[in-house]
Parts: sequence; structure tokens; C-alpha cells
Amino acid sequence: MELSKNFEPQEIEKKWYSHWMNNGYFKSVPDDREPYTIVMPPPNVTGVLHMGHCLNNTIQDILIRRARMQGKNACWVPGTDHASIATEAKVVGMLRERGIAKSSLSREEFLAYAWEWKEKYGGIILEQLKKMGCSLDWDRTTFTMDPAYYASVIETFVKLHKDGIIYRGLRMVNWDPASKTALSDEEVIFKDVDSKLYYVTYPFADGSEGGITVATTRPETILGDVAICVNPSDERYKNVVGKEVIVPVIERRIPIIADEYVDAEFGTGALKITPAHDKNDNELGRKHNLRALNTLDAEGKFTSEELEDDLINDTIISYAGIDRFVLRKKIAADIEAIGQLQKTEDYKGQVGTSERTGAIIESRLSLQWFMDMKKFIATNPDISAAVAEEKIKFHPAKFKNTYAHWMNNIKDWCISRQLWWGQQIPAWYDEEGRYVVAENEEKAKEMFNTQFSIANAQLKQDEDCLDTWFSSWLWPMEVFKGISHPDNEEIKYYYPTQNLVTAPEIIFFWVARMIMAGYTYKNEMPFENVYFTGIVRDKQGRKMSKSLGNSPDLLALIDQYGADAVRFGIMIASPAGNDILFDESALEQGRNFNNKMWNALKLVKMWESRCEILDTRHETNTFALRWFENRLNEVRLEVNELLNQFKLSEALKVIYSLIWDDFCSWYLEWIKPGFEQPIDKAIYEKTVGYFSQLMEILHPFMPFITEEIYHLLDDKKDDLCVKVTDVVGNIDEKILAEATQLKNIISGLRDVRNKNQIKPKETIKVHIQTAEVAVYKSIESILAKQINSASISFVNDAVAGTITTVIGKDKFYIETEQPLNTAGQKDDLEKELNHLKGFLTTVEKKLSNEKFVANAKPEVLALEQKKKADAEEKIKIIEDSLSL
RNA sequence: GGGAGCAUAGCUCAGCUGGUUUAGAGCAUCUGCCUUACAAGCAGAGGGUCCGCGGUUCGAACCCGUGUGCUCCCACCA
Repeated sequence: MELSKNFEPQEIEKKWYSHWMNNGYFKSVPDDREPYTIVMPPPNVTGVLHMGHCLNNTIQDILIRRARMQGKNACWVPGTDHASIATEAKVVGMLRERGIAKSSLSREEFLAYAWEWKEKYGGIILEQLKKMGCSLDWDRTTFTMDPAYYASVIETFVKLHKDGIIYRGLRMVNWDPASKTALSDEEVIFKDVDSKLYYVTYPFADGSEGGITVATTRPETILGDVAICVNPSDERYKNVVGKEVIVPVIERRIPIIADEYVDAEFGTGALKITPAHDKNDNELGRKHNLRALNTLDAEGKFTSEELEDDLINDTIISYAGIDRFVLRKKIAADIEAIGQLQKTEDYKGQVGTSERTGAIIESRLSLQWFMDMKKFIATNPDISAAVAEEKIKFHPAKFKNTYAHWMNNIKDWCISRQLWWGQQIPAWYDEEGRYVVAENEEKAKEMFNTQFSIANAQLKQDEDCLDTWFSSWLWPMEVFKGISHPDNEEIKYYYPTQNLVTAPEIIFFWVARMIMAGYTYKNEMPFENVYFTGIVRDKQGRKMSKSLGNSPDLLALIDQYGADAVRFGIMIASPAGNDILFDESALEQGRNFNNKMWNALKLVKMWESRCEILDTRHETNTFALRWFENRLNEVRLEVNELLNQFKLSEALKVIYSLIWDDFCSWYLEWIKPGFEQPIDKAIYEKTVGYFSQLMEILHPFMPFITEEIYHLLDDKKDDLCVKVTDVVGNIDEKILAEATQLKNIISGLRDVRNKNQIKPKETIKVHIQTAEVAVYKSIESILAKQINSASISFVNDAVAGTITTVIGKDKFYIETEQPLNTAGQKDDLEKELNHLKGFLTTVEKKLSNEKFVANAKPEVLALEQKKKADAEEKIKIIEDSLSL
């Protein structure tokens, strides 16, 4: 069979993915093997594949393929997340483009559009993962709004409500005026902004001279002011506490009160209190029994609905419907017009923004559903202990602290969203606003009957739906129906899962909450290890984003370089938890690696028809065989160890070097027969075996090319994808050391050739002066071939008229036609000599130090003595050479 | 404001509990090669005050202190 010049991934990748699928290799059913489970972090249905997914899923695929090859029952579960707020925003946008307003639709009509959208776009990302070679059990694909999943979320809500952990209450929440919904604290992102501090004077109500000046960044909230607060120990304001002042524009009389909360150092030391629009103000308001007057509607526009009639004047009527940021400037101008704006100052502050819409968050008093997290985590001490005690291991471990800190400062979780796309809150209200929480209307009616003695109540379900994360926290259980059908065979077999691979950004959103849910509902951790990936950035270290246009099209990259090369490129420089700087040159390196292996295959295949049973050359070649076998085993142990520690990119580097350097550059060259010469059959067969093993080790990282080469090497019945790896045998350290020495000699003598400008085709003659002639017997012919030497002989004395070099403890005399560059040789030897002398000095210094000799461990001391002896010996050899 | 982490070759990073040859790899660079698997390649080479300063120690890239510069997380001082 003719092999193409370079590796051509496209067809081969397609071929193998369908082969693996047709054979059901990714499918898992419980059996008597040890399970190895990963649940994929479900991407949003709105998503398309980007570099972050690529990194994340490549890592998972490496782990799961490795487990499969370790003989475990590997199960990797795919799925998608309904992503309540993100998806709803997309659907609303899509409708707007079609000229349909969400407000013109009923809930049912809107949801019909949303499902239509989900069916159309929701599966795209999963299809893209197949291109990357991800070995997911597709039959298990789960969606967080599948009927059973939906029911399990509702059931969880009902249970937690019954236990008094979920409650409904009027609280200050983070309000997103763009999507008109409440958000949890985690969904608010604080950003630095340049703003202004406005100094506004409130005149005294009794008409006395002056007034009190406050500094505020938000003049628009003045309309909701109910008090001015100062620090009780602030001398400046001692006399005014208890007095009343007039709020500018709205002309409301409000008291001056005192509270320790106020920082006398900030601004003027006087704080205006707006309980309806600020969390801290709200607390102060409650403490001091103040009203909360809301002046902004759900979209962040001014409304006078909650103001008392007598406070509404013409100016205020003219504010109706004005957006908060326009209003800010307008009110500032109006206050300035009446001479009560003292000054404005530039101010650097922070504002909270919505993670999804980017809108600036309003603190808003709102009736929402909450989870009492302190109470919840107190129900099971394992929730806090699991990570600290490393029952659940974080990689890298530094995220333990982050987790612990969050747990210790946990706040109530606002779980209701004013959205339709999601699990609708199972609370049922009658006309008088009484409510019960139940799985369905029928049960709700029964409850109304027992609780309120109302038969056949007319009930209406809560309009709102639940936070997306209130469903995804059940993911590792419910993908195996562990909530909807507890104690089924699958959940018993697959749970707890082994690994979670995810981004540190969602440690609170998701990881922490899965741990809580896992311990609560299964009394068991959801996963043993959490591998936190870094953020994929561009070459300059910038986050990849649509607006910067620095986010490459992954599918185009796969087309261009092949999936294996992309996987290689993204993995080669991505240690756990570190950001990765994505550079297309890494993909080139991956593609080049493909070609390297492909060409090695071509070389080996060329020999296939030239196999003969040969005795000549065989003896020295056994050195290459014995060495490579041991080297292979050595690396297999090392890779195994690295993978156990989740050092994936380290492992890949080691394998890369094993294949490129050890196998291609050294081993194949050592056993390579001369031009059109036959190769020994035994050597050929061993080589095919080694090559197959190399493909086996690399397979989890680069599944397609390895499977292809594995099969092209010889006629194999099995597939690499499901091959179970053998145990590594013992390692012969002696031969590894001898090979290292041989490599050093080859490189050293090649360097001599280079420096003396001996042309590659020109042969040399080498005379070796060594104490260990026997060692050279097995490597002699390899050495001769590798340095293009016509002959190798052993001598006891210097050979005149040759180039002399010292490698290790042996001297080499090189006979050549070239004129001798004695000066250059001398320089090199002297350089080496200086280095050794410097080294010897440091060693001698140590050894002559009494305290070192007294304190150092015996093996350290022995080592230093050996270093000294070695150095002295080498120095002597070089000095001998120099004297010639 | 609180906490965590990082700083090693031009770039990206290894270097585990202090001693293994006066620091390693990949990429990039330079030199020589179209050598019969591979120029997307081969062979070889150069390149570092291990961020600064101080300390502990017989011995520090590694431990401690301090300064500088980055990064991230948490926290609504209006």
C-alpha cells in the first residue's frame, strides 16, 4: 500500500470515529468492572464550541480514554444545560428580530418558541465535540429540562421547602433591569467605573440657617430618601441629630439620625438613607424603623407609584418614565438650579453588573424565593469537611482556600428568577395570596384543604422559574436518575463519579453546590477529584472574546490541522489551573508531530518486505532493542505517575520526546539497515511491537492518528480505543545508563565533526582510549554508523596527527583528511577544563568544611566525594590531552 | 479593604520534602546539511545575577523577612 507523503487527518478521523461508534466502544452499562465516571459540565444550549470547551473536553477525553485502557468501565456523560437567563435572552432577541414582543405572548406561546429554538440550536455543540474525538456515551445525553430531570428539580424544591430551608420573603435582591429579574450574588460582577460624587445640601426644616450636606454618587435615589445619618461621635453634627431637613426637589421632611455605621471620614460624614435602593441603607432603615420608598420600576425607570400623593409635585411628574442614568443628570441639574449642589468630584467606584446582560444591577426590594444556606450546610458536616480533608481533591489545591472562604461566609441564595424558560416554581396561590408548595396542582389543592380548610380552591401557580444552577447542582446524580429514581442500579454503580473537569469561575455557582447536593441527597461526595482548567487566552494574554475577535474558529482549525493536532496544541502548555496562552504555532507543532509519526511509519513499512533472518549485525542491534524496551517501560511508569497527579501536559511532553527523540532520532537510526539492505526479521517484529506500544501510550491524547498507525503497522484484530494496557516489567538501569553514554559520545563526536567542518559524507577513523573496552563492544557498530566512521579501534596511547576530544572519562582521536584546527581544539579543551576546575573548587570547599562533613547525610557526603574523584580524573585526562 | 497565587533562557513552562555534576525542556534563534522516512526535516551550537535586598543553614532557585511588579478571588464606604 502506498502511504501519502504527509498525514492527512480529515478522512481518517471521520473513519475512526464512526468505527468506534459502530462498535459501541463509548457505551457503558454497569458490569463487574470498576467504574470510572465523568459527567461533562453541560454546555449552555446557546453555546457554540470555543477554545474553552476544547481544552476542557480534551482533558476529559484523555482521562476517560486512559481509564478505558486501564480496563475500567469508562462512562462519560454528555448533555446540555437549559441556561435559563442566557437562553431566554437569546429567544427574546430572536423574537424581536421577527417583530414579536415577549410581552405580547402568553407563557405557553413563548415556551413553544423557546423549545423550537432549543431543538434547532441546542445540539450543535455536542455534534462539534464528536469532531474532536470525544468518547462520550451519547445514549446518555441529558438535558436539564428533560421531563424526569424537571421533576427531580421540583421535587428537590418541595422537599427543601418542607424542611424550612427554602423560604419566600421580601428582601433586597440584585435586580437586573435589562432582563427584569432577580439574580443571585454570584451572578453579579463588580467593575471599576469612573463616577462622580455629588455634594448636595439638605436645608433644615425649621427654616434655620444652613443645612446638612451629603456626598452621593447616586442623586437619582434622593427621591427615595427617608433620613440623613451621621456618626454619633462626630462632633460636627452633635447638635443637629434629631432635627429635620427637607429633601431637595421632592420636598419631603426627613430626620437626621445617628448610627455607628457611618464613616465620619468619608465625604462630609453625613449619609443619606434610601432603604429601597441600597442594601446597607435598607439594613439601617430596618434598624431605625424607616420606610422604604421605591422610586424605580422593574426597568430602572422613575415611578412615583409608591410615593405619597402630597409629595408629588410638577417636577416629579415630569420625571415619570425617565431612565435612572438620565434621571441622575437631570436631578443633579435641577438641584444645582436651586443652588443646593455644592460641588461635584471625580470618584472611582465600583458597580455591580449582570453576568449575563452586563446591565448595572439595582438593589431592589423584592418578594423572592431564597435558600437558607447556613441552615442547609449545617445539616451535613461533610459538606464543609470534604474539601478541607481532601476527600474531594482539588487540582490545583490552592482552590481549597477559595472554597473554604466562600463556605464560611455563605449567604442566602436567591433562587427565583422572573423568567419563563426554566423549572416553574411549584408554589400555588389562591386569590387572597395564601400559598402552598407542592409538586402539582392536585396536591396543592389537597394542601389547601388541610391547611386552610378550603375545598377545591382556585389556584394559580407562581409565574417565576428557578435559577439554572438550582437544576445543574443535581447533574452528577440526575444524569443517572439518582433523584427521580433513587437507588436504581445505575446511580449505585456510577456514583460517586471520579473526576470533574471545570473552570474555576464556577467553583461557587456549580462545584460547591454539587457537593452540597451530593452529600444531602446521596450522603456521598459527587466526585473524587476536581481538575480546574485555566482560561484560554490569546498570545498577548487577553481573554478570548467575540468583541476582540481573537477567538479562533475551532472547527476551521480542526479542518486545517486535524483534531489530533488541535488536541496536542491545546494540551502541550496547559498545566492545571494555569491560564493557557493559545498560539497557533502549538497546533503546527502538533501537525508536525503527526507527520513525524507518519514518516516513521513509512520507514518501518518500507522494511516489511525486506525481512530476512540475519545473523550478521544482530548482536550489536540487540543493544538497541534492549535499550528501547527498557526506555519504553521507564517512560510508561513515568507517564502513569504524571497522569495520576493530573500533570497532563507534562505527560504529553514526555511521550512526545520519547517518540520524536528516543524512537525516531535514536532507535530507528540505530537499527536502520543500509540503503536497500534487508532487515533482520526479529528486529523488524520488535520494532513494530514498540511502535504499537508508543501508539498505545499516546492514544488518549491523540486518538485518531494512533489508531490509524496501530492498524497500519500490522494486521491487528483489536482496536487501540478499547485495548487494555499490560503491566510494565522491570527496568534495567544499566542499559539505560549505557545508552545515555552512547548518545553523549555520538553527539560529542558529531560536534567535533561540525566544528572541524568535516562534510557529512566524509568518513573519519576513530581511535578510542578507554579503560572499558568491553562496554564498547556492544555499541561499536552503532557508534560507527552514527558518526560516519570507517573504522573504530582501541588504543592505549595518544595518536599523533588527530583531533583529540574527551567525553566522559574516555579520549577519542579522530583521524581525518581535513587540516587540523589545533587552536580551536585547544580552546574547547581549555573551556572544559576551566569548567571542571571551577566545579572541583566548589566540591572541595564543601568537603573541607568541617561542619559539612559533620552534618551532611552519609549518602550526600559519599556523593560529593565521588564528584571530587570524577572531576579530578577528568581534569587529569584533559590536561594530558592538552600537553600533547 | 481582606485573602490567595505568581516572578527561572527571547517566549511558554518543569525543577516534588534544601545537597544528583556551578539550573532543565519545548518553541524561537544561530551554524552546517535537499544524508536513500520526514526541509512541516536532519545534525550541532549559543543563550540564565533563578525579580531586588536582607536573613536562617555546612549548603538556598527551593525555607524566613522585606521591597518591587503582575494575576486572581472575596467584600456594594455613600
